[in-house]
Amino acid sequence: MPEGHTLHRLARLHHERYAGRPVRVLSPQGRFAASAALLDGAQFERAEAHGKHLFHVHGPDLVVHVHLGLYGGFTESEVPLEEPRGKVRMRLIGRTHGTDLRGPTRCELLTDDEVAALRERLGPDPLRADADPERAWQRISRSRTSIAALLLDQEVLAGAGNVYRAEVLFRHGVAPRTPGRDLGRQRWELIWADLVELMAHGAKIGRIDTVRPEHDPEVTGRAPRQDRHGGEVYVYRRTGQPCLVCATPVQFAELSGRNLYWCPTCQAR
DNA sequence: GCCTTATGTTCAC
DNA sequence: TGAACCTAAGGCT
Repeated sequence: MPEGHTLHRLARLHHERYAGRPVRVLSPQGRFAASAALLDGAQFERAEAHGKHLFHVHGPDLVVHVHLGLYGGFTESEVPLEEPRGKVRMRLIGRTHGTDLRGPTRCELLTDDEVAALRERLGPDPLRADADPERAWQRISRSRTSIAALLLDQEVLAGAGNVYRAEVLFRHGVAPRTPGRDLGRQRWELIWADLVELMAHGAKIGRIDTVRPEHDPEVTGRAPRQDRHGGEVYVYRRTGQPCLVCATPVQFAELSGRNLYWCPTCQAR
């Protein structure tokens, strides 16, 4: 679940639930207990996301930074809440709803300076209005590293994960191992614009859908399919299955420890 | 029920 | 490059 669109969706939800009112902050598991005690009962000012990082601003130098990692997650329910199930790192309780956080890679209290330093290291986020895609292009256009690896580098581009990487490269017919410096500025601008649109759509509907209407299996007559991540995709996790456009079997390889999927025919460039 | 896997990152070697 | 982090779902028996 946790690519950038998920975190932006959570930021919106948490903002709607808690912003502008006092909130209870607990750590039933204990690992966040000391920080939770400092926040408990104070105002929740706002929530925002940058890439895959989520920030709960409770006040000056009182910012909870959450990174879900591979399998962290939030669950929500209405008050009154039941006893925590499993290891709940952080529990927020507002007027109408409560939110539990389990299994995050990071859940920590940061000062404003620490947040600024962290965000300084992140590349532009397609889901943020203040993003500057030129900054990413400066890195990409000077790099011999593959565009596939660069798209996952959060210092180059913040928020894209393995699904968006595979899908956006497919949609633009780009071979994953193309060096960044060979991508071309125009193609980069198209990829960025596409990420802005795809990820905004993902944040809105809560899943990753990347297949254009004309390639929808329902329309083309191919058997309908849905990956277990819940959306409709061209190549992600479709190893060996026919490409939705040209029927070539989808290829798989491991690249820097991450799973990579592509169509060797559609992505020959 | 047990095993594998995962949309991620950091750290040790 | 590999392990660790530590959760849930899916596939298998």
